[in-house]
Parts: sequence; structure tokens; C-alpha cells
Amino acid sequence: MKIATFNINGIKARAEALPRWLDEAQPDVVLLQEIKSVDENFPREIFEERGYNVETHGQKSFNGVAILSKYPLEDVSRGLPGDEEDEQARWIEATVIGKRALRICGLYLPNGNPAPGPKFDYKLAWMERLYERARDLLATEEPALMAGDYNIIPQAEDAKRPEAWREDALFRPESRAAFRKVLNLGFTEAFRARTQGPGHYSFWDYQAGAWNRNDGIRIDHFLLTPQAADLMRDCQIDAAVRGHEKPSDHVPVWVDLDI
DNA sequence: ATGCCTCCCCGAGGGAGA
Repeated sequence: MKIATFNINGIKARAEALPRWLDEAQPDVVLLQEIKSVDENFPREIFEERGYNVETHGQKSFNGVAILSKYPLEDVSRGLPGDEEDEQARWIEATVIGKRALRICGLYLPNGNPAPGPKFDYKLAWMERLYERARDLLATEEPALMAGDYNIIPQAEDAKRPEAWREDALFRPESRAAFRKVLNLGFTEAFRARTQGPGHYSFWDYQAGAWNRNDGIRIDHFLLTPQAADLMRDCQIDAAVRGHEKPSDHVPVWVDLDI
């Protein structure tokens, strides 16, 4: 089962590029972030005519996450637990019914800039809630994963110019520590389990020719429970997608699980 | 790089992103 995560930076803006990528990459399941659309306006037909089940958790203008799946989806849940007041659409989870059941969580973690400040506080508070959900997920001892735009550069090697990100909410010590704290519960960071070394990125800014200079950062991640990690056959970043027509600033990252 | 694009809102130009 090929499962991808992709921050598309607006479903309306990606209404042509996204189906083109689906047709060529043929993922079974896709976790989308930044759909920037309310549920009623999400163009589900584009995906349903390709055989995908569609579940969305949208909001007007900002954020918004969705799941596309060629397999049945059960027990869909919207919103990260832990704060009833949180209005931002950044979390959706469901069970995919393949050979075995797989719990998948799609997330769009807050950016957090400028730091320090209220947006950075919101990011760290959100990550505490993520920690709680992650712990419960591990306790099931079932194959499960949390994937999406984490807005975290885990290590210096995950940025072309780490010094430029030193004070940024994506790379500040507090952000990276909060990410490590989740990882250290016992998750496998899928990409780093298979590929070492610098030069692997999932985001390139639209500005200043960042893509042409390969001035990127790796901020889109898959975290696998041990039961899911045991099933991993592959994990790749579809970097070439950044060079396609009218691209998102992020590219897809995917895992292949034997499930 | 406290922003050189691109997205959203809409129907001007500001907020947000990373």
C-alpha cells in the first residue's frame, strides 16, 4: 500500500497539478494539507472519478486537511483532541481497510512564526496535544502512522542553509525538542530510517529561485508505530514534482507498506 | 531573508505562509 502526504497549498490552485500527479504516482492513500477550502467546495469528483474515497476537514481560506483512499475508510475523526476551543482545521484520522487495518493520521502542524510570540506558543501547545495523541496511538500496539506537514526541520542536515533558520519557529530548539519528544515515544521517522545524509528536502520557497538553487528544507514527515515500521518496504520524496507546471511549494513524500 | 512569490479573500490590497 502506497501512502503519500502532500501539502498542496490550495486545492483550487492545484486542481490540475494534483490529479496529474495522482495519475502518474498512483498512490493508494493520500493525506493532503492546506486544502484552503470548506468541505462543501472541495472538488471531490476529481478524486472520486479516479476511484478514491474522500474525507475532508476544511475551513475557509486557511489550513484544511483531507484523506483520499482507494481502500475503504472507517472511524473518521476530525480535529486534534485536547482543546475544544481550537478552530483550526489541522488534523484528520481514519482507519484504512487493506489486508489489515491501518490507522492513519494526517496533520498540518502550525508554522509558529514569528517566534517568540502567540503563534509560537500555539505551535508548542499543539505539539503537546500531538504528544498525547501519539502516546495513545502507540498504546494500541497496531500498525498506525502520523504524516503530514510538521513544519519542523529535525536536524541541520535537513536544510540547505541551516544558519538561515536558526531563529525560525521551524528550527528553534524548542520546536525540535518537541518533535524529538514525540519521536522518542517509539516512532520511526520513515525517511531517515532508509536514507541518510544531507540534500533531501520536501519544501522550496517560491521566492529567490529556491528550487533552482536546491535551497530547500525537509519538513514533511512520516512517523510510524513499530507495528507499521516493520511493514515498511520503501520511503521516498517525489522532489521532481517541484519542477512541474504550477507546483505547490511542497512536494509529496510517500511510504510503501506491506499491508 | 522582519520577504525577492504565491496563496487566500475578492474585485483592492492585506494577511499568511516558511
